[in-house]
Order: sequence, then C-alpha cells, then structure tokens
Amino acid sequence: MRRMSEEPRTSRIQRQVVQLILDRRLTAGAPLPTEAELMDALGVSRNSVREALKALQALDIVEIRHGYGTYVGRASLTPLVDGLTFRTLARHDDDTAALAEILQVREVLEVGLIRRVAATVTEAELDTLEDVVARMESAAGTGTGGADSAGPGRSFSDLDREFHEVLYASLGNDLVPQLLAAFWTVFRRVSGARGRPDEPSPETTARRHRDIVRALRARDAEGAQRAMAVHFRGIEARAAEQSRGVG
Amino acid sequence: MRRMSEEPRTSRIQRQVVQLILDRRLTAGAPLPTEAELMDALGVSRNSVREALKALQALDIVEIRHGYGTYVGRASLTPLVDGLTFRTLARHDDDTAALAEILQVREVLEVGLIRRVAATVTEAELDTLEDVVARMESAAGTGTGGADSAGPGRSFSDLDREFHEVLYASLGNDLVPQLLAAFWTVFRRVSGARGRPDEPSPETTARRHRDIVRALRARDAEGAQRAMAVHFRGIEARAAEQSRGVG
DNA sequence: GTTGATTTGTCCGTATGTATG
DNA sequence: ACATACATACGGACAAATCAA
Repeated sequence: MRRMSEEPRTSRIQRQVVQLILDRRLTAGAPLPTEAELMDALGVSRNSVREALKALQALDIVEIRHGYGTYVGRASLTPLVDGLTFRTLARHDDDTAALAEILQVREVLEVGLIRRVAATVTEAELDTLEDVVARMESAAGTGTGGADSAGPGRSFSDLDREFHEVLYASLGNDLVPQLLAAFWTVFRRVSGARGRPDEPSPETTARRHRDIVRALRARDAEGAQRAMAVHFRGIEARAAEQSRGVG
Repeated sequence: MRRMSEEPRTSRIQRQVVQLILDRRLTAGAPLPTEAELMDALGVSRNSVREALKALQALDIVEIRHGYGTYVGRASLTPLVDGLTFRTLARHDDDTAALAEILQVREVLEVGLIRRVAATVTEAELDTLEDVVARMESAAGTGTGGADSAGPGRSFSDLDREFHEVLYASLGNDLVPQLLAAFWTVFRRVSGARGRPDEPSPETTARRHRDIVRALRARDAEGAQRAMAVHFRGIEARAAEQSRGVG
C-alpha cells in the first residue's frame, strides 16, 4: 500500500506561492513573506522553499534581493528571451535557420501591426519617431555601429530598438512591444555572439525607417506596410548572405 | 578594499551548465552530469547545484527525472505560457484586457501567415485539415464542448487546437506553431479558470474553419486571409460581450 | 562609521523516495 | 526481493548583503 506519484514538494510550493500572490491581489513590487515565514506557513524546509522561489525567479514571477527580501516580479518576457537564445545557440550548426524563424515572426507581426498603427499613432508620437530617425542618420554618419561600441545607451542598435518600441506604443497593447523587444534581443545576442551582424548598413536602415515615418505621417496604411516589408526584405537578404558564408 | 558585487553562485552555475551543453553540443534528451558530478566539477555544494538546476528546469532548458538523472530539456515555450498566465491572472480585475492583447497578437500572426500558407500547403495537408473540420462538425452536433468534458483528448477544443497546428506546419517554421499553441493555451487556461469560455458556438467555429480550408483549397490567399479575419472577429466579439458582463 | 537585526546565500550531513537492473 | 544510482527533502550552521539605529 504505497501512495503513488504525490506531487513533488517544490512544485506544490511554487503553486502555493503563486496562489498567495493571486489571493492577496499583490502587484509587481509588493513584498512577499520571508523564507522563514514561508517555511512556517507551508510546513516545509528552507531548501524546498528556496528551490521553489528560484524556479519562480527564473520565470520573473518573483524577485529575490539578497539580504533584503522577496518581492512580486514583473512577469516580463525575460524567460522567453533566455529560452529562445538557448534554443538558437543549441542548434550549433545552423543557428541561422532558427534566427530566420524568429525574423519571420517579427516580420509578420510588424507588417501586420503597422497598418493599425497608421490609424492610432498621434502627431506627437510621429515627432518622436522623426527625432529618433534623425539621430539614427547622424549616428550612421559617424560610424557608431554595432553592439561592441562602448557608448552608454546611444548606439545605433539602441536607436533602432527605440524606434520600433515607440512605433507600437500607440496600440495600447503592452504585450506587443515586449514581444518584439524580446525577439529583437534574441536576434542581437545570437548575432553578436557568433561573428558579424546580420544587418544592413546603418545608412540603409535609417533610410528605411524614414520611409516608414513618411508613410505614417501621410496616414498611408498600405505605404507604411510596404515600407516595413521592404525593411525586412533587406534584413533577410543580409541574413541569407551570412548563412552562405559571404562576408 | 572590498571586492564589489561578485556574481552569485547560483547564477554562475546556471551559465556554466548552459555553456556545458553548448560546448559539448548536446541536444534535447542528452544526459547531463549528475548533481554529485556537477558539485565536484564546479566545486560547489549540492544546494547551489540544485537551485541552479531548478531555475533551468523552470525555463525547460534542463529536465530533471526523479531517481533517474538530469537531461537536456526541449526549451519549449512552457515558460512563456506560465508567465503569460500569471501575468493575466495577476491583473485581478480586468484580465479581459490582457486576454484581448494576447488575442490581437494571435490574430495578426494568423492573418498574416495564412497568406503564406496558401502558397506552401500541400494537398495532403489540406485533406488532413478537412478531416479535422469534419470531426469538429460532428463534435459540434453532440455538444462535446468545453475544457471540462472529461473526454480523453477528443474534445472540440482539442480539435480547434489541432486545426491551427496542422495549418501552420507547412511553413517549415517550428517557432510559429509553438508560439500560437502557447497563446492558445494561455487563453484556454485563463478563460476556463474564471467562468464561461470566450468562444463562439462550436457550430460557428466549425463553419469558419471550413471556409478557411475552402479558400486554401482554391489557393485563394486573399479569401483565406478574409476568412481567418472573420474567424477572429467572432472571437473578439464574444470576448467583448463577456467583459461587459453579458452572459 | 560602527553596530546590530533581518534576510537571503551557501555549505554540510543525513535520511528518504524513486527508477533501473 | 535485492542492490545500486540518483534525485528529494530535512535540519543546522555560518557567510554575505542590506537597512536602520
């Protein structure tokens, strides 16, 4: 008479902590019970509590600060970034195929969403976008390029990221910019970790972005969609060259 | 003269295990060193090893089998599902807003991708799709509906899931079906966890799906796109009703 | 600036449950 | 049924980080 397949302690504790957050209606940043309180409340050892919290930390559901306490996390898409990065790197030989998959998803999302942006974007946001493009153009001239440039937050790549982030802010859908940023981060990380970037020249990129803003300013949904598609064709072409070893 | 901000043990071990997988070119399912071997190789305690492995397990980068061993994980999108589910549930009051965000992403992806599917889908795949739709129609008649029906794997929802999975298999992009399945799972979980489903009637859903297959069979990309868009309008309309408390 | 209290980080030893042969 | 290898869990101890008096 043995009881079969009880749920493991750690998994159960994970669920209980999540449920505690939900029941108490805690939001990101709210303090959680200390490890000692949790072991007391749940009747388990500290190691079990810690392992459960570590797992939840990896999902960004809780945030642990050494010597201070445990808090509700932001539930960001960091786990997705980590997972996709690993997944891509683990393909050893043809990571370009994995990158192409991510790029296709990004493209479909951005090309599909830009149409809606044309309807929702405000004039003020368009001004911001134009400012970003202007900074891209001047950065393209000085050759302030890749990820390795030690410039604190003002590299060309950061401007590219900022452009796409501002672009989709007007949709009122918080998931979209986070998802795109996640894909973008994976792309940059993997590209940077194994040679030359897969991207077109900064001049070309800046020009494509200006085309997009121009179409949006004219409230030309189709034009914006075309401009975005062209932008991605350029990236894909470069990526294809890289995969053939043309450098 | 204190050394400032050394990297925590557990984080370092996580990186080292991932690096070990990458260096040895291990793929999913390959056995990893045992905990004892890892403590010896990395010169750390068992607790530190276990906490690191628990974190990697949460990301599905490693898979731990009790009493058997530790293995390379599949790096699935399970962490994304868990994160999005928590994020949605943690909005307490207006989880419908979070669901609408996920639904919009799904819609943009599927409507954008169906065009490419029309060009790549094979006749054999279309036969499979038609078979799934036929089963949906018969299931719609018997009223075998929601998630709660104890039927082992043959509920209407499973057929819906299978349809969309087969649909995007021909793209040769493994990420796409996994992403869509992840969103779908979050949607079902949250909907099921808080009342009535946000979906239209099974009859309507089956009909929409048949329209999609018909357009694909005719290699009508625009028609398929329209049919998919109509399908999502229906879902969104139901979701909007639910958020207004109309039952 | 030092001390003290609180909290998380790490380690050790031991016992138990689980899967394989 | 037994033995082996492995992960799971517990309790106690000390180190390190943070904050407040």
